[in-house]
Amino acid sequence: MNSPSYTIAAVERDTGLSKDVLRMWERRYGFPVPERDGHGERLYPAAQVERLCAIKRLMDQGYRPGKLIAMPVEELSSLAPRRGAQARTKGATVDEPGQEELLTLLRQHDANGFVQALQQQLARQGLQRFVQDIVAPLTQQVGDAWEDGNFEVFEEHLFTELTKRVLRQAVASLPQGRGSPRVLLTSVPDEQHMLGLLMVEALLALEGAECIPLGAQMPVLEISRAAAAHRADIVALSFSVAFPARQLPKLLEPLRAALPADIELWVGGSGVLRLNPPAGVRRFSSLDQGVEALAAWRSEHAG
Amino acid sequence: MNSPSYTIAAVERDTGLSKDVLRMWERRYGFPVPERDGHGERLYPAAQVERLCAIKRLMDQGYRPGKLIAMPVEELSSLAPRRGAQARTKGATVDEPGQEELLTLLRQHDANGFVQALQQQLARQGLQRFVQDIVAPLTQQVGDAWEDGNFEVFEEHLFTELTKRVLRQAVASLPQGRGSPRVLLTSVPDEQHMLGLLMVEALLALEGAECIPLGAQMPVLEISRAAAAHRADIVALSFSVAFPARQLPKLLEPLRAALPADIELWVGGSGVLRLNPPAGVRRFSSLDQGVEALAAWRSEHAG
DNA sequence: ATGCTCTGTTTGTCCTAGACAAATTTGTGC
DNA sequence: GCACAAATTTGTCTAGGACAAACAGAGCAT
Repeated sequence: MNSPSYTIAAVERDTGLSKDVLRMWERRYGFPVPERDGHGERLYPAAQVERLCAIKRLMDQGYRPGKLIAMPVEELSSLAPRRGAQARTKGATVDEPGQEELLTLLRQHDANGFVQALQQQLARQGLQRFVQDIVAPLTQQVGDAWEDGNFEVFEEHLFTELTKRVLRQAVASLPQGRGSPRVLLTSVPDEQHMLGLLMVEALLALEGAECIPLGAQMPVLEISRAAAAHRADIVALSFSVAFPARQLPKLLEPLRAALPADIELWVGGSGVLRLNPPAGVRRFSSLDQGVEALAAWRSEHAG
Repeated sequence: MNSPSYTIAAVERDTGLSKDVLRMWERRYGFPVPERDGHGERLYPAAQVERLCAIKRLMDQGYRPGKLIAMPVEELSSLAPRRGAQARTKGATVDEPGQEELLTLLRQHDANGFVQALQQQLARQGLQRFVQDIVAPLTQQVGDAWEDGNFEVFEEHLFTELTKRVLRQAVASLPQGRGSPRVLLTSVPDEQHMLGLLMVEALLALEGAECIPLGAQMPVLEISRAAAAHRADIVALSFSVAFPARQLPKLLEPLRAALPADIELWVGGSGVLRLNPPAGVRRFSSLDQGVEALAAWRSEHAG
């Protein structure tokens, strides 16, 4: 029962730290220091992988690696919130009544209870308010809790999966006609979060737009081909906080150039909040703006 | 209107070829030969990226890079099937009546029509036969068509997204009680395909098992924690053909070791067909086997 | 005190170039 | 025609160096 070892590829897969970063840290900070196999290749003991996971999680909360690696083991006690402690308390004030109950169900791993509670809220409030007043803040809170280390990875996954189901079900029950405009919804590679996309789809479909959901992770070159094939009027992309902000302009400019000028390009999600959008790209910082923009598009193209 | 350039990171993102491979090819085969920016960093012209995409697609069909890179431009004409031309004709013989219609709707990008046709089949056949006779072969055919270059990436994405919706909706409509056994369904990082997982879930849920869907891409270390938290009896993982087969044993062994011995570990999907499963890991090569294994589990744990 | 710019440090990504092993193809003997 | 050995192809790993973008803190202005 000796503890298993991980190759550098396995560590990259499990921690999300790139091979380059793992080698760099070893060179620069002296951690991790993996063993070597017969061919000089790194073999990371499980203990070091666990510590790397802990470090990564704290980094995602805003700590810097230099500090974390220097710390002995009482990092675990510094699980405290860091980035956005103020935003969190602000968020707590606009708490909906059902919010706390839903979070509690998640923490108890009660999948059935959570889905039922969600569906109850949906039935009570209607889709639009459900999305704006329940799902959006809940997603925010789960994200915050995860950043604070108050949520396990698998709890967040369960939340995402179950919420996606309820939303998709609600969208599917809407009358699906040949609406206008035709909105193509997707995300770029490296961006797998779909909840925001689904929320937008729900709101736009409610307003009678025809949504073409392509799922996540569409290669950039494919997006323009898809837009042409589906005769889309608008291409809508979603970016989560996790998306590397520096890559955004370099990604959006070629895409904008590849799309015909008469197809609008909309981007939204918490990943674009700080973005200065390139010419011809419309940035949304809230769900409401999407609905407004839809109305504006219609009056513009009324002819 | 000069054509945009891509950094090596962007090319990796869009083509799926790793930075290491891109540099290696340049060194070894003399293609691609990107320009350099002021700091000596690679800048790939759009034309080279397009060609790389074409090469990658043919590689996924079984061609080898050395040949493809040598070819001038008439690679495009060699779009023909290669790997599994025999499997394809074999598959075509067991064609269901609705199959061809569904594929046609996809090729016409008729999202609404496709969903309606799917739901019609579901209503007509019932969930079990719908999964086994419609969704499973259709997935196979779409995969084959994609390998042959007869499907665009975005057409495959649309298929996946719409089919997931119909399946999830069907699963959601099943009575959700406290069933037994409790089955935790997920996939490992680098494995994002969820359709297989959903098919299994549909079949198991039909039989009254309690499924805990955690979505895709769960870090290996988290899977065992999730299994404990949800008091799972069985952990079921899905692997698509695209998953690198060599990494499988190295991935499954630590996971098996980390899981308590009384929790079974089931793996399935076309990615494990050639796998010799490690001790304590059960491999499934068809959907039926899953249902059988469920019955076997129950009689074993009848006490 | 709050907001700004400027500078120094931190940190990730990119670079070159060599080595080797796993997978595949090819060649050989039966 | 089939099994096994040899040669090829191909991807991933290793090493250390370089540099720019992001961040933190100092100094100055409001």
